[in-house]
Amino acid sequence: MDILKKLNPQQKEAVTAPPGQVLVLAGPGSGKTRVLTQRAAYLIHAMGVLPTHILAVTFTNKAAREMESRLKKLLGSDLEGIWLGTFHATCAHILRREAQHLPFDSNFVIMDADDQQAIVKRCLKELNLDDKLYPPPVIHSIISRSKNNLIKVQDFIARSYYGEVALRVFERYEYKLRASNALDFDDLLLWTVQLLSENDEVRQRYARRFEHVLVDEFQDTNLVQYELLKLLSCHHHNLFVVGDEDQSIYRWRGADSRNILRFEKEYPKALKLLLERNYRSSQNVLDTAKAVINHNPSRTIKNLFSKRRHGEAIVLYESVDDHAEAAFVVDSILNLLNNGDASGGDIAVMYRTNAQSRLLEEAFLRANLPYRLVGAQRFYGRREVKDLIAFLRLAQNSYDEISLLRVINVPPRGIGSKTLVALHLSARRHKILPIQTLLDLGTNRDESPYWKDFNSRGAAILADFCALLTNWQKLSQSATLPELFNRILKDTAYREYIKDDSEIGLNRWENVLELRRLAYEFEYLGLSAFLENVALISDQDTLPEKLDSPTLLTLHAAKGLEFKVVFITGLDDGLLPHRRSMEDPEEMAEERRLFYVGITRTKDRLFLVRADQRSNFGSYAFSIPSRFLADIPEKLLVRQGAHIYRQRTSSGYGIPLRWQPTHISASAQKTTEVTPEFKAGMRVRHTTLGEGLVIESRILDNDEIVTVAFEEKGIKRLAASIAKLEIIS
DNA sequence: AAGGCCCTTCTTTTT
DNA sequence: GAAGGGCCTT
Repeated sequence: MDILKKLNPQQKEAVTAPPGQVLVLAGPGSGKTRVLTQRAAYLIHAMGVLPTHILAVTFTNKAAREMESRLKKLLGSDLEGIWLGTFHATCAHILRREAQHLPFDSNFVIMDADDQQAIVKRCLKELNLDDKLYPPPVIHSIISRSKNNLIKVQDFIARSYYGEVALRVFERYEYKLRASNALDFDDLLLWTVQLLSENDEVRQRYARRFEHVLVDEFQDTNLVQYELLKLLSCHHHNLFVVGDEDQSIYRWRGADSRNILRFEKEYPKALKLLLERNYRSSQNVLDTAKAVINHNPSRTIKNLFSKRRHGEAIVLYESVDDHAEAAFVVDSILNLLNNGDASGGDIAVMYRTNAQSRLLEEAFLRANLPYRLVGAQRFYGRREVKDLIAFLRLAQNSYDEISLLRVINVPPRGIGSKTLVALHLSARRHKILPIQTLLDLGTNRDESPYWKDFNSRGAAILADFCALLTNWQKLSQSATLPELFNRILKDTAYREYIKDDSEIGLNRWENVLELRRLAYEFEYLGLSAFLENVALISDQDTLPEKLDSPTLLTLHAAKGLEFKVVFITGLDDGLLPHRRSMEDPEEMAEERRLFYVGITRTKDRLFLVRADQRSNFGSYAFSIPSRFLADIPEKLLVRQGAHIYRQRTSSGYGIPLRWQPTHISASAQKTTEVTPEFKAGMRVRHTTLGEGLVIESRILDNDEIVTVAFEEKGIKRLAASIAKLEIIS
């Protein structure tokens, strides 16, 4: 096999490892995906393993797609039949096939994060619990954590009063899922594990089938996933996992990088291999990364090395505020592009929180520079998209209570809180589900025993809505997905509902059309495949492909990617590390790994950027440099921006002493000297930009910065001392 | 019943 | 500084 020739000795050893358990600890840029795909290719081509006997699991759809396309290149159609997908998709697949062994129907719906939250909220309400005292996200995380740790509701032990409350919600939550014929993300894994451990026949069938199980990003597995892998590989014992504990950044979601230790302990004969040669980064980048990560205790020390040159120094830019930070990023990118040092697609701008993208986007727009934004647009979170998905879900599964509640009055059809309360009361009185009441009203109209529980207007409207629903259900059996989709749009007059003349309405309608386009793509796969796809696809997966523009993304979303030029912004204490990680050393270590992941995405040039003040809450607040910056050896850095004169102290971890108090008072004094001349709402004239409306004005560094919406030229930010603005009114 | 307005409230990361 | 909730008016 000539493909093996391109591998280094460590990689080759991994790819051609003998059967059994194999643990590959792969540093960033060491060819992890390559090893995984070559391993699959090697098994198929050299070892004669049938593709149908291989299972490859990843965490993200992106990773699965990447692996699939690489394998296609290597194997072409010899790939047919391989099981390749995310943990969640693989489990959903198994559960649908084995639904006859389970307490739900094979056309179950999958509740996404929003739905899960909505269910918790609904449970709290029905239990008369105050959601201020018991915030839905907190309660949900208790439920989710429990499931991730293989603790089902009947095994949940409340250790406090709060736990008691959580348990009551948990019970109701589970009841609702069952009644709705629905599973949440965690259920997909948990039910699969339960099925495989309790049903010998099913377990044997899958375990025999999967001669080889390959796993990506093993450090991100949680206990349920670990158990799942164990069960699926329990016959052939060929479990090949690849991971890097230094890149474990999903602890908050239940990931437990100790699974690596667990693996070594449970399979003492497992082959353990290290991939330490980095093919991606310059030596300077690598040294920076190592300096940062070496502060984390209890990790397998890897000796990453590169045969590349030192390359350019790391730029550390400290700006006066977050606007200047964004401006620096955009200016630098323009320079890189103009000098031909990089093309747009080579560049990434990373940040800790999605909220940070806003200022960056504005700066890109002002510079007329196209960009692509990963995540955050939340296409599937849009109201109109969720509405239509809810209609479709109801067409497939009328027991989906959450979807029913969502759209029962969309577009407004006169079903308000009164009618809804009546519906729930009626259902409760007759000990049936609200949807059953509704269905009966729809079928029997005023013959229905429940009819008299409503005022006649309410009952008639409910029955009419139900008639629509039943119609769609019939259509979902007989018609194609696009036909059903169009019918729903027509029946609900959805277009008229959202499409006013505003830009927002137009935008909403475009989203609907986008979803419809997707429905056409699924014409032959059908409604349930469509719904599963939209539930399990993340917003991170919906990025515009192959546009040669800089990418804006969170550090989390950056994992697995690489770029020639990387900007990591917001390197301030409180942001990175995030303030919510300050208490817990484990969380602090994870913040550090996050920074490490960002650094190691870089091939050539790394820019670390921060700002002295940023708008945290709508108001401005001073910020101090990230404590992680103090760990980078000075010789690797070139300092730029406002504070090149600052003295570094050799103060250790966690004590940010580099702040110059004189600087605060100086700028604070200065700002009081200038009084704003412009106010929001004023009309102003500029010699070249024309007339416009003042949106905002504020004092910054002894000058007044005015934001003006010009009629011709759009929104600009101008310094009053330079721009010579004339006030018209 | 519905829509508008003002109030608060919090902001991490996502399959 | 946005989004959701509550209260008001129509």
